[in-house]
Amino acid sequence: MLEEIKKNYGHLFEDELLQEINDIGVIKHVNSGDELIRTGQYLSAMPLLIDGVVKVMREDEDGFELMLYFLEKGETCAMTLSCCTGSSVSEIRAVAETDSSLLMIPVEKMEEWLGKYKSWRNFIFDSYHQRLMEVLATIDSIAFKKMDERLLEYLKNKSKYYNDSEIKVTHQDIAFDLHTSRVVISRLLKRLEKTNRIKLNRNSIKLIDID
Amino acid sequence: MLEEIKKNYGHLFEDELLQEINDIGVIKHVNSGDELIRTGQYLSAMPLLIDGVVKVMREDEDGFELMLYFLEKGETCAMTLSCCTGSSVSEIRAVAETDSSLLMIPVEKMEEWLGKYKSWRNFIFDSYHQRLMEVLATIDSIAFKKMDERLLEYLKNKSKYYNDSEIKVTHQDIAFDLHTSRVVISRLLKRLEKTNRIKLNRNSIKLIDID
DNA sequence: CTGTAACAGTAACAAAAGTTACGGATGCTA
DNA sequence: TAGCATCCGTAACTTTTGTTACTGTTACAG
Repeated sequence: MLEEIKKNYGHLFEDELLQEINDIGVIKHVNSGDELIRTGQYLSAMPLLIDGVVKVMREDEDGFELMLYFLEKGETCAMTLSCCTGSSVSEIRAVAETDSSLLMIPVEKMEEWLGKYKSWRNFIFDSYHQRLMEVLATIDSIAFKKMDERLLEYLKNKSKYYNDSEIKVTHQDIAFDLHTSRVVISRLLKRLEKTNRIKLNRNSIKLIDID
Repeated sequence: MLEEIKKNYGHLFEDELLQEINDIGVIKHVNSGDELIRTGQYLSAMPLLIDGVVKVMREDEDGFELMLYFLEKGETCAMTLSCCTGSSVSEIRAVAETDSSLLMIPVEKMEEWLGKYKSWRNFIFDSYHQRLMEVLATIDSIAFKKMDERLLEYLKNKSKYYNDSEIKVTHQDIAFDLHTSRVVISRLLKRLEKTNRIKLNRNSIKLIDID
């Protein structure tokens, strides 16, 4: 039994299922920046995140992007799942935000386990629930909030996932994730610095007084 | 066996499940405008839509709204489901768009059937998938499109669900659904009329040349 | 028939966000 | 160390969206 499986999923699944996961899952290591899922791609396996952070994005026809949410260890991507079961193509793009380890589970097994293990069913439904909530939070952001609030939220979120008040990111990166322009982000960041909420440095932003 | 159940769900479920639905489900008739689900409400039953159209919305703290999607007969609300299973409160608001009939299924049964019937499981997963796709479409709208495009999309969608190129709606109604102001909608509608895409009348909009 | 409320058109202005352009700072490498 | 690419700050401007205010029209109730 792989130690990582037990550590991240041991409290969720019964031993028999853990054993199946261990026997069938294939570990995949990826580097920061690697593309895990392309928009439009057919998927034959769903990834369980063992370690690292994965960024999930929505793309429009022109290749413009909007970040939806991050995934952490112990989580899986409901989108993938949704596409797997429907045997349709992926509606999202996923990129490794940090070096990460994934456990790949073939679709057939994933479906088989839905009938066989209640704990698996609960896990999958929980995942759906969580992702739906994240997507709704994204909607709240873009529908009800202005760019300055969205930016603050983004910084807080990033800081949380990296567990560091110093965020290593360029203004252009943020602009891509929030689907706006670099100039707008620079402008708003400067305003935040002037009110002493953050400290700006080349390639990094230090959160000072965020809530 | 209720005729409506067989008509809308007969092709999806095996006879045994249909019988259970018939025995356990409670029919509920609601009028246009009735609130079916409040944001923050605890839910103990999930609704299967038998007839009519239901509008699903997202609310922010200040009571501002954004329309997410419509539900039709044969569909159910994944959000409700998500909240039921997680035993958390509703994150959305649902209002009857037209007079509608619902079949209410208690949560316990819904969960029991997940293990018992593959067709039910598939139905629930399909629902999730569909709602997720709708929510993503909403994100596309507000993230990548300008208000004039969103408005057109809204009109097309409404026309589709009512199966009528004449839409009975006030500018203020549209403004609420798209979370903007009446003046903005009036302005854009006027522009659409000037380019002969639509014809405006008091309380109604006739689609002329959409796509 | 009249008063009232809801609805729609429009102007004028304000705020937010997007765009273009340029210049300086930084750091890498040839 | 000279050249080059990336990053960031900022100004000036445009476009889009939001806001306020006022008007005329329509429908309906009394």
